Amino acid sequence: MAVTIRDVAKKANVGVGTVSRVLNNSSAVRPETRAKVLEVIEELNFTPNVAARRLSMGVTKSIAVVLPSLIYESTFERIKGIQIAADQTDYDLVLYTPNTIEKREKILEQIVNGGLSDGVILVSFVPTDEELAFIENSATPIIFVEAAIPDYACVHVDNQKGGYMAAQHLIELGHQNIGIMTYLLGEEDGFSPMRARYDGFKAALRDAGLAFDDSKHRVSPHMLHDAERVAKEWLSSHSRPSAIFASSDIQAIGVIKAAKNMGIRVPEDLSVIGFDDIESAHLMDLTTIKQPLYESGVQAFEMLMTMIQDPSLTPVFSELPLSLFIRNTTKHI
Amino acid sequence: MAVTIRDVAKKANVGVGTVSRVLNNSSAVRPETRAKVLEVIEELNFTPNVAARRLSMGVTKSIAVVLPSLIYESTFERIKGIQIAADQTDYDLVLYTPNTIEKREKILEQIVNGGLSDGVILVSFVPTDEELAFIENSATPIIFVEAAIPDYACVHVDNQKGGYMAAQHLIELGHQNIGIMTYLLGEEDGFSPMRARYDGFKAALRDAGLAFDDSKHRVSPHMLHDAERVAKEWLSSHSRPSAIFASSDIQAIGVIKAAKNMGIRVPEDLSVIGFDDIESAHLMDLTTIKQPLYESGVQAFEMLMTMIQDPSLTPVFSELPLSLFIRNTTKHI
DNA sequence: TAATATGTCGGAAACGGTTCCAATGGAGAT
DNA sequence: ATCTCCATTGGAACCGTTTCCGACATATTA
Repeated sequence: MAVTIRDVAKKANVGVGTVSRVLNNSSAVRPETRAKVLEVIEELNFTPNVAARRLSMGVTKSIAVVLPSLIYESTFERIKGIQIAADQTDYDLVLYTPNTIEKREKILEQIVNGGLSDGVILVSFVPTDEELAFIENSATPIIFVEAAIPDYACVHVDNQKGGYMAAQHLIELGHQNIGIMTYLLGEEDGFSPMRARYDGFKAALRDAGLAFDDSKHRVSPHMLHDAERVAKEWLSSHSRPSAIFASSDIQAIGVIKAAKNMGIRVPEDLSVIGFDDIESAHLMDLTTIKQPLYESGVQAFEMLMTMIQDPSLTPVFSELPLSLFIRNTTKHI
Repeated sequence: MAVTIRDVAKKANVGVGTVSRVLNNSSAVRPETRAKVLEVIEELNFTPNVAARRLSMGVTKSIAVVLPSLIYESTFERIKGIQIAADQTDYDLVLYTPNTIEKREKILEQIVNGGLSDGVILVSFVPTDEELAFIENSATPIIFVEAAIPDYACVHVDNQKGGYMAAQHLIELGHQNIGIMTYLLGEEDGFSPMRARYDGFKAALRDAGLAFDDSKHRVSPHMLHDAERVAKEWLSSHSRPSAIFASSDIQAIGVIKAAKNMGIRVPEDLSVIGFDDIESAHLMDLTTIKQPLYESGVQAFEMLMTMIQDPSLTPVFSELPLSLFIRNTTKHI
């Protein structure tokens, strides 16, 4: 039904090989022949079939981007970076958000054995031991973003240090009663950024000789409304902290919203520091630990390209810098 | 090199047809045969090749999403909707941001003739006449989001009405000196949302008997810094407006930032209304005209699915509702 | 003039699936 | 015992490219 390379060949009185050669403007084709073929292609409105080309070449010219979900602004900023970097190349981006065990398994299979894409960027994807074993001898290059997996290419950040920096900033401002809000902490997984930030935070308090116990820790999803709700309850307690480190900017903004609604002034009555430096942090004048989200996407994509070009390279472990951005939500006590 | 269906067939002592049947758990295969094949598949770690399957089935199970760029938060909210809807299906999402004429042409060709995907969502894509003619007899279903293209399936919004609503709100608050900030207006293109909003805005002023001239119109990209810069210059003029309609929330936020920096209070000294209702609008307490961005994505995807299932359907023209969200950046004069 | 090199080109084979058609064997009917 | 029928299966053909190999014509060299 669709017009194929054979139709073109027939009409142009050449062989299919020749058509293919002008298509890939490779090899030597006589200028007149090329012109004639091009003419027929134009006339027949021929476009090479993508799937056939991929099968025959064993290359997809596409990169799979596996994400936890699209609902987080931070994830989005990473994608932006990935997209911008991809734009410089002829690779397509295919998005996956495997939100069930089955989908995780399926996508991993297709990546490793199914020739789904020429490379994979796993964002905030913490593999189980089983998954890790499965991935182990994948023929297609894989890179982790926001995860530090030994022996794999990773673009990440020292989250523990980030937690430490955040706490340190609050301590330097004279705060003694400091709280922390995180998402659920995986008990024993060493890869989770949340846990690392939490650990760093605690270490800073310890180093400063400040007391800390679970009463100063609250858990909330990285969603505005949840954080706001949790903060509302928290801030109404008598022993409420004078400063809060939220493990993501969205949580921090939720805390600020709750505070404002309760007549608690930020930063006069309550200091709040976030983590990530998403664009909203900028809009809201939020003090935060900036991690280079956008750059992480760019770098991951570029590293992946070099891995595709030379699969024999040993995987690079890239640590991006964190920095404290003091804006308008933290203040000396 | 990779293990194929033939390897499996040989090892399981069956024909390739049988393996394929097991894979697609179709037709009747004797339970014992199925078990044996499944066992060998497991043993050999076989995963069907994606490209081969696509070629032979003539179906890609993927949807192309064509976007102007990823830098706009509003676009992102649409993608979120698309992604969530896609999650309910077994279709993959492939992202394209053709930022040059050549890339536009190439992607359109691959869509129409190349079997790139089973369906296409064109977001904020205003086709030229030439492109329209090319698309005309595309075999693969196409849907436009944020564009009203006659005879095509579209998910859109009455931007003119939106502009009217915004102006009307400001007029009702007693403002007489009302300014507007838009992005570049295409002179004669009837599809551009920007122009429609501008036209609606002017119509409302006219209907209210209010004067308007180009001195009350400023142009800026939909970027925070640009809008802020333009607003700074604008607001320092003596005849500065008492209210501003910005054609996107990001522009509105830029205006607010500039005002705050200049000591102009919002909304006391200056009312600002935006358009879109992106999440930042919520965070910033911005009065705005909400368009259902997320829903537009969901709806577009779902409409596309029905088009794929039955290509004979006449294209649906879906107009989503606009609504005024009064928050904290507009005030009676 | 004969032998060899070079530039083009045609077309078969391969990529790895799916699908259709013919073949086989056993159950049931007569 | 013979004939149908049906469930199950094997395998060839096909999807639309690319690529490799051999063929041919012409140019070059001895």
